[in-house]
Amino acid sequence: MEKYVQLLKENNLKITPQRLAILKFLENNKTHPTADEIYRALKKENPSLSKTTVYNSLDTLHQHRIIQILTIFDGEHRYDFRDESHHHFLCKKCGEIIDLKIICPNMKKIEDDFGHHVDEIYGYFKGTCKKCLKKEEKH
Amino acid sequence: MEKYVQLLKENNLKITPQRLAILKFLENNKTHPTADEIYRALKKENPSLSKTTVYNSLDTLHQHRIIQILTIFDGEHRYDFRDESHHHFLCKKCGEIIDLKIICPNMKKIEDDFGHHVDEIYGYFKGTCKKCLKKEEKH
DNA sequence: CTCTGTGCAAACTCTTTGCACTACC
DNA sequence: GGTAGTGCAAAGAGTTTGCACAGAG
Repeated sequence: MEKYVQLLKENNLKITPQRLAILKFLENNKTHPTADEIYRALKKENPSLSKTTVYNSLDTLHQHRIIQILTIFDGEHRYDFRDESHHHFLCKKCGEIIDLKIICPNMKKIEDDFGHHVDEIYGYFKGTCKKCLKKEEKH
Repeated sequence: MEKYVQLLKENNLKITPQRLAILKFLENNKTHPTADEIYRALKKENPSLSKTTVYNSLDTLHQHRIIQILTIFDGEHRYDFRDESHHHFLCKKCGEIIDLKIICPNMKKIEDDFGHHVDEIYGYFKGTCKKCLKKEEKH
């Protein structure tokens, strides 16, 4: 918990129970939850929590580059700790989002080659996951 | 125009004026337009066009892997001809989406390394574009 | 004490759905 | 003629906004 306090302090953000709960939840649930999933989970422990606060906090944390907002799914955002060392695979059959441990290409290269300053990279891969492929073989 | 007729035929899709207009528009406007931008532009030539048809058509074309749906922007989709030879850079200052001519990593490698079947790849880079960087230097 | 953050309700935007009509093949 | 496609209106989902109150520093 001290870790999250530190993280907020470093970014000159006020330490609130709501923000700490969101950070803790994201760390313990690396399933790329939606804002609503986070809201429903945390509402159990803190019934007065509002969805606005969840959105506000996630937005603030993203602006301070603490978390990533994934737009791999149409229509809803998914959230993840910021971590440039992996990309995301969406299985169009079962809907699961799987981390792909690859780093390619890197920001530096884009900056050198194109002259743009890059501060966020998202790699989205879509298709059919290993598990679903196996299921299909059986038929 | 014959080209688009061919494209639709290959995919067993009916050839309708609406679909031809959308394909033509996407080919001539490589600015990654939104559904609404496409709708407003084509409405001028065909006032009876409905937004539903634009959405339906774009969805059908995407399902037949003719076009890409970009979710680089939160909240709205952007459309582009399918072309795996480039990724996209979003300038958070001016909002422009710029093509990055890079191919990395490829689908085959993901399939070999992870066992998932990949049929779509999206690479999104966000930051400040070359032009906006130059503007900032002047201050 | 001040200003950032929270929470409620309402608004908003983009997209999807249901259904009848149209027109491709 | 039959089915895929179109168009309208309405619903739906997720997110944002305005504003008053609360609480962290």
